[in-house]
Amino acid sequence: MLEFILLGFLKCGEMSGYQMKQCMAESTSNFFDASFGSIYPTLKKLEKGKLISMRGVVEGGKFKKMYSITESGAAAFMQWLQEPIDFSKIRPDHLVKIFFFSFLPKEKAAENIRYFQRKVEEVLNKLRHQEKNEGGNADGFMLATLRFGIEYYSFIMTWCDDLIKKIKGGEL
Amino acid sequence: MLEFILLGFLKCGEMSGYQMKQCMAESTSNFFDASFGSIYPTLKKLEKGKLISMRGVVEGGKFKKMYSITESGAAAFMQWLQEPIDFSKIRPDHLVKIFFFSFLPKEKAAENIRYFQRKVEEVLNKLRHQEKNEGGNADGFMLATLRFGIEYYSFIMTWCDDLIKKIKGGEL
DNA sequence: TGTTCCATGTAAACTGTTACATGATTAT
DNA sequence: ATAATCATGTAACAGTTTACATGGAACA
Repeated sequence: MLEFILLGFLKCGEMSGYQMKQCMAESTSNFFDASFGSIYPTLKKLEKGKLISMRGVVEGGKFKKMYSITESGAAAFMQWLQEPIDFSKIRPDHLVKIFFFSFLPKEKAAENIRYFQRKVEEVLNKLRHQEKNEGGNADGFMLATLRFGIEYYSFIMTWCDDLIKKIKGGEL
Repeated sequence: MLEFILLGFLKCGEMSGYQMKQCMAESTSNFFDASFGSIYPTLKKLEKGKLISMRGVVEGGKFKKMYSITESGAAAFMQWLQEPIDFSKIRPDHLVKIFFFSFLPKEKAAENIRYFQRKVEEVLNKLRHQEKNEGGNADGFMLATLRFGIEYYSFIMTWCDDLIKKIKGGEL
């Protein structure tokens, strides 16, 4: 996941590892964050795999490693981006791909969000069924966490609806 | 985290590792799940630490390890439960503690949920500020993920409000 | 007789954080 | 002077999943 976020950042231009960390703090940190302890090794791995390239720069006496995305790196990123959005019950992982969806054709973006919605709806229906068939095993707090799930997934559904509307309406 | 969930399950009575996995699938799996590969080693660790005790049982030709919570295990669980609910931006970790909040005095439960709300509000305000001071660096999809965060945290706030109302109203 | 469920366990791999180490520049 | 920020990196640890291995019971 981290590797693709770093590739995505580099799609906007040359950047150092330090800058990527700052970039994440300002944008993706609500749903995905990483420490230097994972960023730097990941950059080395990406460089070894020729998905990014590095040039050393001295700027204001400070040494920097400026990274750029290569052609195969861009291809790998786009391949990842256009694949179905996977749904996680315990993390808003879907936001990672959607964050970069301006790189995707509108049609494909809308299509993938719709397909994602189907997965969410499946889980939502299971939870609703669970709420109905609750035979008194769960206490009030347990039921409240179940309600949390139902309302959270419902929120995701409407958020996706709005997003698709905006895409179709040419707002995005 | 997993160790406390297992302790929490055992507060309701004797159970095998396999049963705990099933229990999780039916209750906490929306916000926390674990595989056998982490459940069994964790149970061994808890047994070694004398927080749980085991007795071997043969039932219908099948061998089972039935675990019970010890006094020090119950104490450790209650200590963990009454501590402030920690807030994670990337996972609904708060639900884990709240799931077991019927073990806490009503006053304490409400107090901890309120304190949790203050943390959520802090992050919410930061996001709102971020949305205001958005200088055009972000495109429509990036802004949509920001909005997701704002609306998600707002939802958590109202969910907590409802929960506190129910506690005060004697519904829980 | 094969498949599914019950039941436990381990090893390898993956992903990530924390804490440390280095060293320069800039602001107080 | 000294603290903060810029900038990179590594080692130890923690938590977890996946894949495998074992074996009995129930069912079709």
